[in-house]
Amino acid sequence: MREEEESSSWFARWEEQLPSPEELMPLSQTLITPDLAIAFDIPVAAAAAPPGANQNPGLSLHHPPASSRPPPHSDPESSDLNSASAAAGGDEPARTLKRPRLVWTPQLHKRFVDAVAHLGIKNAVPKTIMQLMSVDGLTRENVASHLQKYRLYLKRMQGLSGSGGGGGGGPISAADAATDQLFASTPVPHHFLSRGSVAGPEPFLPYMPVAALQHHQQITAAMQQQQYYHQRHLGHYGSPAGGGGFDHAFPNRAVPHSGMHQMVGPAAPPGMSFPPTTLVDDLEPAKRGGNGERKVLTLFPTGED
DNA sequence: ACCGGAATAT
DNA sequence: CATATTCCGG
Repeated sequence: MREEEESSSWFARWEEQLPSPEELMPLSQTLITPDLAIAFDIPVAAAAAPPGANQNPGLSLHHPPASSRPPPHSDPESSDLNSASAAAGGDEPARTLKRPRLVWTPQLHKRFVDAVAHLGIKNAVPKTIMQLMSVDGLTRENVASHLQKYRLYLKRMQGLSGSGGGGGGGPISAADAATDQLFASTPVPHHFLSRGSVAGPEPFLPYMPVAALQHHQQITAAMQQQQYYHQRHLGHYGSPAGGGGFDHAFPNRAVPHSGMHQMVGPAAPPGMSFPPTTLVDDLEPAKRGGNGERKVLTLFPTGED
């Protein structure tokens, strides 16, 4: 039989149609474990994937210099220590490495809110949310912490809703105001407030796993002591309509020169493209002088995002 | 074991 | 000073 011949050709063709590594890149990006990347200090968002590629920096991790776990009591493994430098050795640090500070970006928070909305306040437990978010690197603690804040925010909002007179006695801490702007970026899906209504079958799109690491520039010690970024709460926040409109100010150091000859994909064919992933918004703490306006990249929920 | 809240560190 | 991480309690 000539089956052999046929097989041969078929086989050869198959080989010719080998997909380019770049094509799989966007999808396999999640294969990289965040811990590993962090441990190795690999600029995944800078070197591994070119800016042209669709990154999904929905997750930002702050990279502190070191030291963040001063054991109050004696260390069991006291032994000799200081193996901090051991990490650089090349052993398997992905096991006892401390995770960098996680920065909740509006996008990430958005995903968080979406998950909560889909699950319902009742089932909105850290674990479930975390699993639903599918954000690689996100831990239950992270979500729990944020969830807690989110709840307080909702409660706070509900509490002062309708009470116009107020004024005095409003124990609104500055912290609340700050968190407000963060949560304010995300339009509450449904009335989380109000009664506990079980979230109906919301069309929850399958979130594609996101594992992005973005290390922010090292912060100066002085900055730490003073204030990270975040100007004092503005006396009054105006509507975005006034002047601004859209501001695409992206002071990011990304966007290398045009010397990039590595565009992703074979020209992105129309019709079928990878998830917008977008969220390319880098939550860069743009230092605004006294008059700054919070970015308003929160378009309307066109039903997806 | 997990969630929920408060305390601490950065 | 604000935020995220961490610890404790139910």
